[in-house]
Amino acid sequence: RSRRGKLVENLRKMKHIKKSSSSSRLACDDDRPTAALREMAREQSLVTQLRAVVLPAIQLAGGQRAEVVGQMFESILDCSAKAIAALKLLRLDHSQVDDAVLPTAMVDDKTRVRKIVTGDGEKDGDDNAKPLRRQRKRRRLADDSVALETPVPHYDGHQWRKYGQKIINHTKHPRSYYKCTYKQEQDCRATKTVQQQQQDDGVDDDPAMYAVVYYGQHTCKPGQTDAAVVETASTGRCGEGGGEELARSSSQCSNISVTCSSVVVDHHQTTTASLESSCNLLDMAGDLATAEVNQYDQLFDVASFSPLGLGTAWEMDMSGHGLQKFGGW
DNA sequence: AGGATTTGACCGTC
DNA sequence: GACGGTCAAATCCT
Repeated sequence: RSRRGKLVENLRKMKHIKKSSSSSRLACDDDRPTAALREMAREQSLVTQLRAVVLPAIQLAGGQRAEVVGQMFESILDCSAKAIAALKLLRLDHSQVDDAVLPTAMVDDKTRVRKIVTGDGEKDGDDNAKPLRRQRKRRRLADDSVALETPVPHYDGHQWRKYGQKIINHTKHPRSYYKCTYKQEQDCRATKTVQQQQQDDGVDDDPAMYAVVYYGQHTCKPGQTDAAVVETASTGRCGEGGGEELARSSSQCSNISVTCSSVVVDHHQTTTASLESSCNLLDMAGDLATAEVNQYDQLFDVASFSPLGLGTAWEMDMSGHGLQKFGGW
């Protein structure tokens, strides 16, 4: 049937992610530091995706384990970041780097002075001047940023708040700017940018990949952010780009996030219980992930999308019975 | 109503 | 002057 075909097609896309992410350009690349950087970026992407799978599950299990595991992931990523910084020093020709994968690294100026000008402050003697705003300094080149490529830019174990979006020259997709949700409460300086990668082969069916660049270290407590991630995921907020637009543009479609056995569905409140039963099965199948639910008359299609590229298609009726798996990759 | 996102303006760097 | 990172008012969403 056509709806099944559509769902299976989505799953194929996820399979493609897995394939493409495992391809290596190392063998045919003469610039070894650059090739090594690409591999390191890929490693960072995989670790980040693994964290997105593991942390929510451990968080629900309770105890101190989640915090320990979270710190271990942080340490692994920190090691990678340092290795990348060292490799960048080895690289002679900076222009050969694929900016889409390893964008120019920048960091906040350490000497940055946030000059907050109040109404009583400096006004340069011009009473008619527009209200003065904080001075902002552009980031300078530095090596403590971490760049990676991922199909799931939002499942990284931290909670972010978007504060801007910008069209970047010669790129198809805008760049989004995020800061840590706990910037105000805990003065966490971590920020990140997310930009959808350009599809260079002209194939629209390829899954969207995103270049994510992290700046600065989180100074907020990991346990608090991890808990927030689980909470965020369970509210059904979906990711950037296509998924988000899909959820807003179609009342027939709900985007849900699965964190172990908990799930909230935006548009089908009455069927939440039955969908929970399906999600339990998804967990048993090892597909802890985001899921997409489509309603067709008296049936639901549920497609789970694992951050690691695993996909499973399910079908169930309105009562939650007759759950059947009919596809997967 | 309150929090999150959008978007035009601002501003530092190149 | 172009570019891009950030701010903050307006708007959207729940």
